[in-house]
Amino acid sequence: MMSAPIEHIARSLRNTRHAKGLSQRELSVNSVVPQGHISKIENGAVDLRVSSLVAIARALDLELMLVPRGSVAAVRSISAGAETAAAHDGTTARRVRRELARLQDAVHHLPASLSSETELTELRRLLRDLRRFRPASLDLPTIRRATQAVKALMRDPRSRDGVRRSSLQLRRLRDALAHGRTAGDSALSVRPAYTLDDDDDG
Amino acid sequence: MMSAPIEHIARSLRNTRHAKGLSQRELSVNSVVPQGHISKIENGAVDLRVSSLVAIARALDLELMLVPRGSVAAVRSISAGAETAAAHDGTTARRVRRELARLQDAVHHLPASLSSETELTELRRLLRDLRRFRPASLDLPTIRRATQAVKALMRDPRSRDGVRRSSLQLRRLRDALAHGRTAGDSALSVRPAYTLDDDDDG
DNA sequence: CGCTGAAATGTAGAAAACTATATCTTTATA
DNA sequence: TATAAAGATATAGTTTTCTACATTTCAGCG
Repeated sequence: MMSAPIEHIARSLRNTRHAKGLSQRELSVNSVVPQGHISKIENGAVDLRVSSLVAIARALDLELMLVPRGSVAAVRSISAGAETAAAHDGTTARRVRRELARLQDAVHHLPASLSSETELTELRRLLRDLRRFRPASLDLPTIRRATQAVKALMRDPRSRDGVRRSSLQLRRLRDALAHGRTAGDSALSVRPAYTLDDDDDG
Repeated sequence: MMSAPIEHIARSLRNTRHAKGLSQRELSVNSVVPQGHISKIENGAVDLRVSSLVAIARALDLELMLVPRGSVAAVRSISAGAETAAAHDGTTARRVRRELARLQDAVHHLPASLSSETELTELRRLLRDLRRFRPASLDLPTIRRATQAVKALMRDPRSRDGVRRSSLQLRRLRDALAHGRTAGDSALSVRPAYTLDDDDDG
């Protein structure tokens, strides 16, 4: 049985990873931490070292901070708002919108021979679904990868697995959003990695 | 040679400990981490485990948080402001003032036989020094402990080491403040435990 | 059902943290 | 100079992470 703080951290990491639509393997290559170990970490099965935590957090665009206890509430609200702020910040939204357009374009301009592929119908459906969400809440890199994958398919009709992988990511992104989580939503990661539910000396 | 993130964390811990006027041994008993190990940690000589970090942070009134990279700037400023706000918040200042008065009172009401003790002259001098700082910037628990120590001395003239210990803490507090650090000043701990494009000192 | 990818689990070994304990150095104060 | 406190270091032994790799379990989909 592992300590509460660590389990909380574990949850944060997993939630953030899901929100970004990454698999443990993908995260593994980005963070240079073996998949098996990530699994154990996310399950709170290990008391990981700080270097591991930092490596994974880094790959998830998170930073480890030590915050005075008196400020955690303020910090939490700020962070929660910050991502919404970033969302409101036009540039992110605009970029996402543009990338979405690019992706749709790429899909649309595929030769008929390819466009009947099941991968593409799936992708089209996802694209339509994703448009229902606020652009700023979508993860730009994920969409970019999808565009790249489709373009790659245009150049080489045999590179379908790239498209399939991207579709998977997009699907996860959609599902995460459908479950009420915002893409940047680190609400769970932003809340204190652990909470002291106990004593306070005088 | 240890990684930059860890060294940054190490610095944060040490700075906060100093700001609180604690020795490694005192922190050791509060955090249940051996003094020798704390020394290594603060020197960035070990890649400590999360449980150790949490234990020490806890003893220093810090919380470990995972913050989305986009929010760190905002979080940092908020935290920095939050503690200043806490300082401005009258209640803390008032409590400190009251506790200082209590301490002075206790010292003043000691029987002449005791009041000539060298420990007490030292304490009186410290008390005078500390009054030069803004009350809100003083660490309440440290002052409380001093008061307790003096009262204990009143009851049992033989308990002088308590007073001596408290004097030491007060002296450290004073020195820290004289060096421009605020007691609540976790500015150093508030800044990201590490920065990816690592910077210089703190 | 069979296939595929994601995640959980297992094994063995190397490396390192962590503990207890003790010593040593430095610094400051009497 | 001597004493005391703080911090840095050292040794030895225990425990654990962490890695590489393989295997297994589970879920979704054709």
